[in-house]
Amino acid sequence: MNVSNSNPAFESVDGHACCGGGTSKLTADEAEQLAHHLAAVADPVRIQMLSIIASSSSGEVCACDFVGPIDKSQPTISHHLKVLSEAGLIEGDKRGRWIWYRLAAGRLDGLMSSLSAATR
Amino acid sequence: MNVSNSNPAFESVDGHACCGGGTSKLTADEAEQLAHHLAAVADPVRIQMLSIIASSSSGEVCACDFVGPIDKSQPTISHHLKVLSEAGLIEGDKRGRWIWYRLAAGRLDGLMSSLSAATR
DNA sequence: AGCGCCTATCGACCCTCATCAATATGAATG
DNA sequence: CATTCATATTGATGAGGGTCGATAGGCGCT
Repeated sequence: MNVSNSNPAFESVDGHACCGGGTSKLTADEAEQLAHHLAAVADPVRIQMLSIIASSSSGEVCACDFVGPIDKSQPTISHHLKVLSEAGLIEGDKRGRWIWYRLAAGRLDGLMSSLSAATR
Repeated sequence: MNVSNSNPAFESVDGHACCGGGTSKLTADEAEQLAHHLAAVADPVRIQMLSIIASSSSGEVCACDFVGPIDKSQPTISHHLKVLSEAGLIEGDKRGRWIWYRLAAGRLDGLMSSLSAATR
């Protein structure tokens, strides 16, 4: 057990050893924004979607290509594509009858950078 | 609109231009795991918690230090600390009456690495 | 022993969200 | 123009999770 190394800098005059200054580098609004974007990724179906797009040789994937590997109904697939799209993580091109999706360049990395900056 | 540049490599014999091979680098279970860990971070309160711990000079923060900056009740704070703890993102030391929390080294970076590996 | 403080657990409520069946939209094809 | 196919939207349902008040457990202090 590591009960040693208590920091004497936290000792206050009345002997109260904590509850001094808990300060975040994020406002509540910024935390909300970050959480909202992260929530777009924090779903097993949507992670699989990102992975499928990323592992495509052309970098693009037709919407119908998700229906096979992912065991969900077509409306559900469509719903998750919309969530990812509105979060700015993917972009879709309508070409004829089909819609081709690709990863939005740097969006995922930018999200991770924001998280990294907030916890450093 | 960019309706040009359609990839002829996707053209199949019967004229069907897609729905060929959507393959993920992740199994459904792996995606579930990743999503579960990401969900632990995808909450405004928990992001603020991580930020507060990270911005502490000693790297440790007493549990009661969250109650002030975060406008939530004590049971709610306790609940979120448990979620972060069970996700392995933070670790707590009970010292006397207080519990000191610190970031679990490399856990957040490891999570982002996993996400990065899945989408590359 | 008794009291006060910090933290965790319990129970309940409410709201968000993932899911699907049914239907609509929109584009190509005959 | 009717049909067929790909995708989106709608509406309903059920599960999960964030929130809080009340309460319990632990630890130090007198």
